[in-house]
Amino acid sequence: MQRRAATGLRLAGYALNLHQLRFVQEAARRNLNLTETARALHTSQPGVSKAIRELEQELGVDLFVRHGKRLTRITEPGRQMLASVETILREVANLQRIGDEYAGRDTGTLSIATTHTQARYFLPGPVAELRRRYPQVQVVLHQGVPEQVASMLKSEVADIGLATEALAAHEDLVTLPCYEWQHVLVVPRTHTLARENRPTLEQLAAETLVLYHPTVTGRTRIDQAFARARLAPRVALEAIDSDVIKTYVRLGLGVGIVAEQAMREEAEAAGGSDLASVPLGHLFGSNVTRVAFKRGVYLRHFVLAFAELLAPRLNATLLARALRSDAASAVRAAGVDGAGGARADNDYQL
Amino acid sequence: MQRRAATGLRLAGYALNLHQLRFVQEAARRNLNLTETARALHTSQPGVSKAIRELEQELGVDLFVRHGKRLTRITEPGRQMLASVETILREVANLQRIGDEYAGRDTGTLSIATTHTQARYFLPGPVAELRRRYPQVQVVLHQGVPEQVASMLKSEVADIGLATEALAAHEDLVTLPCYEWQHVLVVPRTHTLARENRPTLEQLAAETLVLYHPTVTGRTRIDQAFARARLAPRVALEAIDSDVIKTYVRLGLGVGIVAEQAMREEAEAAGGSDLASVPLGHLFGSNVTRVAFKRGVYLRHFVLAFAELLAPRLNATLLARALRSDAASAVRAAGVDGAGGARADNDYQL
DNA sequence: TATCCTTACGGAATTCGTAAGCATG
DNA sequence: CATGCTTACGAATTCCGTAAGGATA
Repeated sequence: MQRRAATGLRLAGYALNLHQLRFVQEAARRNLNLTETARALHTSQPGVSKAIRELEQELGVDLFVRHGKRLTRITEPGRQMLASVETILREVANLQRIGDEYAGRDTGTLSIATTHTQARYFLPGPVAELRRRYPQVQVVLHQGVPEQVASMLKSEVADIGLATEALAAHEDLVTLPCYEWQHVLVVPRTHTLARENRPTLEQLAAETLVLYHPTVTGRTRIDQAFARARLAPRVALEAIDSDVIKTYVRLGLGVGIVAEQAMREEAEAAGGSDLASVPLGHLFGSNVTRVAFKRGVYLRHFVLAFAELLAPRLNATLLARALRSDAASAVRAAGVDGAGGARADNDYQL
Repeated sequence: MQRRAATGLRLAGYALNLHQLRFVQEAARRNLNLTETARALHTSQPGVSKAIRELEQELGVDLFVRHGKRLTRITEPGRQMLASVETILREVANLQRIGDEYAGRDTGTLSIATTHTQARYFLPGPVAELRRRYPQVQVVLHQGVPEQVASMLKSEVADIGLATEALAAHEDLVTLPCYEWQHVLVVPRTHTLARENRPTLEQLAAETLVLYHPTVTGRTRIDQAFARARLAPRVALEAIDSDVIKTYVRLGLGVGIVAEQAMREEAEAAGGSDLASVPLGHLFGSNVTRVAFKRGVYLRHFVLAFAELLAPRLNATLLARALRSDAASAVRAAGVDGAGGARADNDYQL
């Protein structure tokens, strides 16, 4: 910095560098623990500490409040600056993505974050088709509960997310409807309910049920429906995935309720299956599975192509329109007009 | 780069640095002339050249097309990347602004870009009031035609712009209505038209006119009105500013047409003035002067305060809402869906 | 006492300017 | 041949790791 001052350079405040910003971002994400931050970024802890202090000096304000030698919280300017930092680093990542897009035409990695049901029943077709069209693209599947899907999108671990819940609640994600489904009852083919067209909640409550675990998409709607009818069904077992539920239904533990996608295999099985399914949309309503992206990230063409495979309506033009706006200024604006007021539309209807 | 590769660092592609981006941006703005770019940024030309090449290597694609040793045009990836670069540098500037905002409370510079009429007749009040409230804030006034106002906003030379035309046509500016005005006829008090309430185009065409120069706001509307009526008035003189027009009207060169703001002094003069003015809104319609900001820039509180002085309706909450969205992704999106399609709303009605 | 941030220090790599080389119009 | 980009080179400076210091819970 000595020399620059001497030669009179220092292009309008660019003693700033991207490493400093990366450190600040990571520190914010990791509860202001610089040791952990340094480990995560494969660098030395003193380096992180120094870089942040220099950045603060450069900007003229502290980003973090320090209690002695410990960082305790983010200052108000720090909070506002973090929004800019997120934008900067996101756009830097976009530069790389655009570079990759034009450099190695059809090579790269498609990283998908999704829930079990989607991964098991919905995605196999689209993924296979993508692999056929873009043999050079490596597909990585990250499985988790909807909140994890959201957070993988936010940290740019995943390019595209697919889930039925939680996604629309995030400011910095853009979500679009993908397909609609309902729950179905799963019973052994010989069960009396197998011939029932529109079973009632009372009929179901008379059985022992095999349900999804409460963390799984749609379980809450089932609970609510029973609660509204003042029914308290017996639950034999709660499972994370549909295959487990089906297995226990086969064993006679009770009747199951799963997403309809999970029964499509049985429905299409040549010669029929040992399990029958009965739609339950009239009891539990219908669900919409949504595709989500992080707002502002550049989508390579194979990501767009994949979205279109998920739902033909999700073409490049529509996505471009949906992804247009930016959340960084919204976050800053929230401070100006009193916290809650600024809420950008992040759910696009078709 | 050797060493980083050796120690295994290179935090996920951040060999990138902000100087490279600044160089690229400036080169794009200066017709790909690196010599000029280097001069503008107070650095050496070989440095710029090298930095850009390194950036291209880093990103894996060329940003510029070279004919031998000369840069001729921007490549498609280059065009898309420039949008990201603009965003990055804008947010870096915002970091500085936020720092200034919190560091030196009420000090700083308010840079206003505007046209003559605004600077001369409308701004003196608000500027004086701002100086009274924020004595530490230095006010800089940049005068130009509307297109220059727009370009000063874009290059962040000015924080706020004020003009009656051209601003709304720019993607990356946000404009809001400030006040409405009409043209007025200026005649010596003794002139017969001084007692006319609603002069007609024919009456005006019978006189010799003293008008604004065609580059000045509103002149086109006057020409169009006469053209529609198939009248070709005689024009004695075309001037850039209202004071000149008034002067020549006093000299008896003809009758003048100016913006109503320019006659307010005369209307309020104690003991009357030697000039009379007659509203011409019924002939030339009304005009709306607009305030504009560059989309996405952080506005310091005294900028917001100044906007509110220009029009009380332009309060911080409204501005925060208007400034929320971002154009960078829109520019990129334009490529995806075929150039013209993506047009973000940049004019906000109250 | 264990965790965690800051300061100190030194070697290595990068940065950036000057000077020379060479292609275009 | 004038303009303008690139390559070459070397000295100053920044960078970044290790090691030691000091504060908190």
